[in-house]
Amino acid sequence: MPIIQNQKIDRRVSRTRRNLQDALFALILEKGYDSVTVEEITNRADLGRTTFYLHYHDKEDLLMQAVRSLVDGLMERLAQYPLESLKLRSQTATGELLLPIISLAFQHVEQNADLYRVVLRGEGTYAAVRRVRQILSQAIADLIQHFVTRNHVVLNPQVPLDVFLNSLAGAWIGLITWWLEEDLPYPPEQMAIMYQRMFMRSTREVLGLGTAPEAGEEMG
Amino acid sequence: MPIIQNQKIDRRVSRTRRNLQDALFALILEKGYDSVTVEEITNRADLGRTTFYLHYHDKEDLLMQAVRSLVDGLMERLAQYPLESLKLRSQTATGELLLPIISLAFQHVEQNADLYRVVLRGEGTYAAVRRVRQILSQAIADLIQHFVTRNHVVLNPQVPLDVFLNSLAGAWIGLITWWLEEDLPYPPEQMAIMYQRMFMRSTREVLGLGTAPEAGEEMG
DNA sequence: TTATTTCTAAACACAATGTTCAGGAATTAT
DNA sequence: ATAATTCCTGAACATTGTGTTTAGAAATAA
Repeated sequence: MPIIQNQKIDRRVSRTRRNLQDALFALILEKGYDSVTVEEITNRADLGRTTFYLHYHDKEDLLMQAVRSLVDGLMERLAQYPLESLKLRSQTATGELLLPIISLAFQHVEQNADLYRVVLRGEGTYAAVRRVRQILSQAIADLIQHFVTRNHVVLNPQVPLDVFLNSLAGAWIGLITWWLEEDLPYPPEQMAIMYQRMFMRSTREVLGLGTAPEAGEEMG
Repeated sequence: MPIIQNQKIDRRVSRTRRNLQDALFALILEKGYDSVTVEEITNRADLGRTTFYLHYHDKEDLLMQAVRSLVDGLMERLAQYPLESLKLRSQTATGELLLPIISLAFQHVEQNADLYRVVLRGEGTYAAVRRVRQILSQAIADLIQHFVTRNHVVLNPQVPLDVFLNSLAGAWIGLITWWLEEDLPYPPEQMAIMYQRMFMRSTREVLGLGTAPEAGEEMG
């Protein structure tokens, strides 16, 4: 069912939901997901406990709705990158391959820092982290696919693509986890550059992009 | 207090603890940490519910004791690698730098697959994953440190070392997560080789090890 | 064997969950 | 503004899980 946001939502409803959500995040970051009770959430949000159950079935329900919108936001963010711009040729192009999309991802993290903190702590549900990793892997895979078909490059992967994508996504997650724990000491653009600096050569090598038929050059 | 395992442990005790632990892991993997109750654990372990509280204070207490011994095991495993063997010189040495220690880590994962599955799902506590990442980062840092001092090499990192270590550890975690989810499709040694193949050049580059004073060669 | 330790079931107080209901309050529609 | 609608509220309730205490049965160690 394609739910379109036609009906105006009652002010009270959106207010209530937002307050509950904020209260939950704050409490999770304060004392951990498990020990947060529904009553604490509603107290913090200045609402009756009954009201909670009017909107959500669970503590987890509330969290999952927030996570879902986060994840949707990340996907949209990554999807909005114009893949057509990847007409560049092998070497330099491969170096630049990851930068823009990674940059978008880091920006998204900065804009939703608290929620990412909660998700990456695995609070509530493992499904969330897993989903984030999947999304990033998929986005990178799409990017590579587009690049390959557009430039008629031959892929000669040194390790299974799955292995590489999951490692790369894992590296990203490890990096943003550190970044969030250190309270964002660098701007997202610089984080993206560092990520690129660390892994661009790996990417090029592991994918075997050095052996493009037309370019015909060896690496180095 | 230096607890030495002098006193023999009553058979019933070790049996009980092992059964409770196994029951918890099985149940977590079946239905997720949160929804597992103490009664379910003791039923599965064929023990009275009271017995549980004779040994552990909590569901979390039980899990944490298991995690602690896992983590200790990993540390021991990594520490037992003879760092003195790192007398090799720059290029080739850097390439081989990570392989043995990473191989040990993959073997440890294989031998404790179920527990790693539980930990990496972030079930129960985020502290565990965090701890694993820290341990790996530290182990790699130690390794690099030893290598640098022993070979009088100059380090010229292209990104902050923290950033690099956390990314590398994240990549490893992403990789073993995939590996466990896919039910260990490759042997640990091969996983280590793939890891090395993906990241050895990054490591060398990012650390700036190409510019060793004695060797004096450029990369490539 | 005897002495010790461990397991057990039953009972208990307590905390949190999730639901129902009637009426009061805020918001929207007319 | 007034009416109609929707939402919030507190109180009460059954239910489930927690963590503790007891006295006695059972396994293990000496």
